[in-house]
Amino acid sequence: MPELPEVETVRRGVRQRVIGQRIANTIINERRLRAPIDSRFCKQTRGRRINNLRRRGKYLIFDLDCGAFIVHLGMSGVLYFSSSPPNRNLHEHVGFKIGDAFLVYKDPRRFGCIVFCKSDPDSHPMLNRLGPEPLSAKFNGAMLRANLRGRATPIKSALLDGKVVAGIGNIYASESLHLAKIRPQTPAKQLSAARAEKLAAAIKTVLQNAIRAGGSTIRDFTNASGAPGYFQTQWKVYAREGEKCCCGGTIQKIVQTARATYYCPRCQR
DNA sequence: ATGTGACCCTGGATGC
DNA sequence: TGCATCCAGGGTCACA
Repeated sequence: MPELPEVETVRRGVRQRVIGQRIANTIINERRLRAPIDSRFCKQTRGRRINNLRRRGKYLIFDLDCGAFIVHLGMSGVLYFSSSPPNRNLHEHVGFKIGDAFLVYKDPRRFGCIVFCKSDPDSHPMLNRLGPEPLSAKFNGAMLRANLRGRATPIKSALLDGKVVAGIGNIYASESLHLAKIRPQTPAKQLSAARAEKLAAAIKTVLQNAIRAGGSTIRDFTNASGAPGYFQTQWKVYAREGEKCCCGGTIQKIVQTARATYYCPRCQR
């Protein structure tokens, strides 16, 4: 499941094959996602032209010539092209017929969602409270620190809150804190201006490197062409409990708000 | 308002 | 081999 780099990898792979194309048909095998797909969704998307494919945090936004729809990949979602219609036995819940191929939405755990918006998807409740895009120019230490103000929760937990910064998930939260040499238990509001600046820069670096590697492939994440990502080979701490950190320390695993956190107690202070 | 845990669901890994 | 248990990239909700 995809965090920002995986969603961006999907977007880049799908984008050139959908922009300017029409959805000849929309096939739904399974409506029961995080929220059920609306019964009008086929009709709302059939025959529509895709004008743009954008990303906001972990959400993909398909702008149509009439309306738009938002796709979230949840924990296990993927979007890829297939020559065959979606197969319900493979958890391929939705297929968009585009040209001779099908853009298929597959999500075994069904934690994702697909929502049609008549107008302005950015004002949809799923998107309108999201914090800044971490790769945007305006995201910096000052903005991060402002969004952490008054929050006693550990910095790691705060980074998973999309209102603080959009698109950071469990892997990249641990990796960013490691690069910034910040201990994940640090109360968010205690981050100094200098450390907030360091963390904002680390977040950008980690996400950009992950996108460059095509994201991280844990189980079955692939890009739109079916190729895996390779960033998991660059993880410094995530899923490396007991291994040596590059500083010589030993990587530890702790649990914070029911999610695993990996860090090095020697270089992260 | 903020923080925490439960929950939604399936499949893969692990251990007995 | 078979079964039970645990764990997983996310987001929302109820409750303290």
